[in-house]
Amino acid sequence: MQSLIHFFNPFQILNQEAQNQILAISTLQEFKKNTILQPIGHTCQTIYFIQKGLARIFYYKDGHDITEYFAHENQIIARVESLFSQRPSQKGIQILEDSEIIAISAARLFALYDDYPRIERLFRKIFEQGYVDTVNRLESLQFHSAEERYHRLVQDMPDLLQRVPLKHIAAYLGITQVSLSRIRAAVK
Amino acid sequence: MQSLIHFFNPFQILNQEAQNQILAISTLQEFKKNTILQPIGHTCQTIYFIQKGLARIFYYKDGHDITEYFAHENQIIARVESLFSQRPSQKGIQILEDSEIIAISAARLFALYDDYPRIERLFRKIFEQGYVDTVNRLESLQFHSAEERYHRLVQDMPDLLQRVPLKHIAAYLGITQVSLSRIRAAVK
DNA sequence: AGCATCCTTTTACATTTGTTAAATTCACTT
DNA sequence: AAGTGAATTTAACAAATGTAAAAGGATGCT
Repeated sequence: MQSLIHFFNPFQILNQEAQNQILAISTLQEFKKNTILQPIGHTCQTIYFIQKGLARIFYYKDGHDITEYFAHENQIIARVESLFSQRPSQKGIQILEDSEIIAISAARLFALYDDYPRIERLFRKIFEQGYVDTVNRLESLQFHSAEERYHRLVQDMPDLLQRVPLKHIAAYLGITQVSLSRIRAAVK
Repeated sequence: MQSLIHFFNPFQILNQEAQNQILAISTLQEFKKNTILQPIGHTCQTIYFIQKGLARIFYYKDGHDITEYFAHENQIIARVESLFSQRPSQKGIQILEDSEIIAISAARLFALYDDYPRIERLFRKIFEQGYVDTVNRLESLQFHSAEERYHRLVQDMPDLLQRVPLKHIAAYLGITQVSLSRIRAAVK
């Protein structure tokens, strides 16, 4: 699970003991495509790190399947609104490709915070980065056109287009599949 | 500046010494309506707590003035994408009413984190809450109609309508002023 | 009070996006 | 290879939102 430590390093260097403590509450698991990693309605008790593969956070709005977030290799995925409040989430996590995932127990992680301030700091910084990414995404949805958002996504995550059904991409961009098709047709 | 301590309590109780340390790096200031508290292009070095009054985070997109965020009494306001990265922000903060504001030095606060883990924890929790609020707002922009977003805003911050020009409300909702006018006319 | 400025609404028209349904393409299984 | 179902595109029309300009209202200043 060295990939996880590599992911940590730019945020916060941990000594060996702190590293071991985190590894002790983490397990590497494999999941098949389309597995529901966390169902809608459950409270988030696990933070996931994607070593290999792809996953998404999704929910239902008026019967439509909405993708709120994609995460790929070397990214964290968690439903923060449930993780931080420990209340049930209206969102779920689905695996989109056969994946290798490191699962970190949230309860045991939070318990480590008292004895290992560096671990608390590490995750503070990780989630600060997530916060910043979300603010930037908010700005994108607030004042970029659907076409701008699409082109920006192509730049930021070019491989996503090959790996994910377009219906999920459309929902992520906040538009319909038909609208996305039109945007793609206009470019050719 | 007791209002600040009251704001902290639900997140994390601090002992007297930690409270004093924060108060020592905080100053209460008054600002007139329309003051630019932090200009566009500057790096965030201060976290603001609004004791009384109203402020917004704004930026310019294609010459249009966009409001990204409103904050009123007993709320924190800061451009987190600059605060956490210490890079210049393309956003500014403007005072919208004559206000009393407690300014907390970010550099001195971060310096306190090493000696006072409870202070680090306090602000970790404060910003986790901000993160959650932003995720919820993202969801709102991604899949609620402009009309739904307007009605939700009226519910969540009813006094905002009386206190802020509608042009700022419209920009905050991600629509034009004309479009907001239409939505308001339809309800009557 | 009068003037100037800003804010808000309204109108007319253009553009974008949504909706529904059908047609086409693609992937997978047998 | 054929068949099934999912994914994607296309078409036609409806609805929502944007743009630009004009008209009213409100507010503040002198």
